[in-house]
Amino acid sequence: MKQISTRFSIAVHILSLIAVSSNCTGDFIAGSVNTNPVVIRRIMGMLKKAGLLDVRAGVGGAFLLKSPEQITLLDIYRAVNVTKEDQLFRIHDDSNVQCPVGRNIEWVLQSELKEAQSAMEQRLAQTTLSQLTARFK
Amino acid sequence: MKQISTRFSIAVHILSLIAVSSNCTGDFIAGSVNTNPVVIRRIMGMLKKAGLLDVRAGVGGAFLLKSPEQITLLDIYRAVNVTKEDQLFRIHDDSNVQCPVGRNIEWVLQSELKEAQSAMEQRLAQTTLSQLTARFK
DNA sequence: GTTCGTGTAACTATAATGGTTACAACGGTG
DNA sequence: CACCGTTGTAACCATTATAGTTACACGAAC
Repeated sequence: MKQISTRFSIAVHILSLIAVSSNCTGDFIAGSVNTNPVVIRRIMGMLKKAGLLDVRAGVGGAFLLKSPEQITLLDIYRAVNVTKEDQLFRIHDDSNVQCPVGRNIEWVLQSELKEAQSAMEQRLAQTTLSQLTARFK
Repeated sequence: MKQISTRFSIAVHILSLIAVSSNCTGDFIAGSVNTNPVVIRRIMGMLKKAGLLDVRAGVGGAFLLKSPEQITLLDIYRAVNVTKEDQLFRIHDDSNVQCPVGRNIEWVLQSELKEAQSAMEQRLAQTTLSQLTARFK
């Protein structure tokens, strides 16, 4: 990865729209995001699986399952599966155990990078959907 | 990106080896990392361009240009170019400006995600190479 | 039963990753 | 000077992720 997928930013966009006006259809959201409706439906499927929203079958239109105050950017980030196994950093895992560095690098980095990842995630957890929608006036 | 490239963790491995024993050759490092020497040379080229190490041409062997106390994980992270234009998060950038959400989402997310990225980077900046090598006993 | 919206499958083009072979250039050593 | 190990790149490849597209079955209201 050069960058974290736009699935995350689009997911925030989707939830913001629904928070502002309930019962948006996927096609309407696709118009605001300016992309293909299938892309929106796929992401909405992930948000649905994460328990953040639900969709009225047949008739269409989505609504939040939690209030915007209770949805954080971290919830959304986790929902759209932008990192593999929740590990932001990939660490090479076949080092030569004969070497003192090779023998220890993996777990040393594992613990160190977990801290950095956690710092980011905790910052995401501080921002709620309602804080964002307040800025869309 | 599903994950940040192993270039970063391999770069830390490389610099750790050089910090422990100066004048490592690329091939020796490749043996410790357990990968192809060209992969190592490519990453060493980036570290060289970033001013972290230099290599004795012809004879071979690398040495640090800064002391391990002065090299942070953030320096290494930046050196290996694992994110595009130093933006960890990619944000969809073609939203419909007719929509109040679409009109504002980009810069609102830009500023918010910059904070999260920064939180991670500042955590990386707190760890030095010397702190890591101390754990390779 | 028509119609609009949803949920998926399948396919595509593009890009990043990580490994590989090949080879020119460099600089001590014999 | 010739040799030889090392470095620096170029070129190529398989694999994976992304993001878009078409197609179509299904649901529910009208």
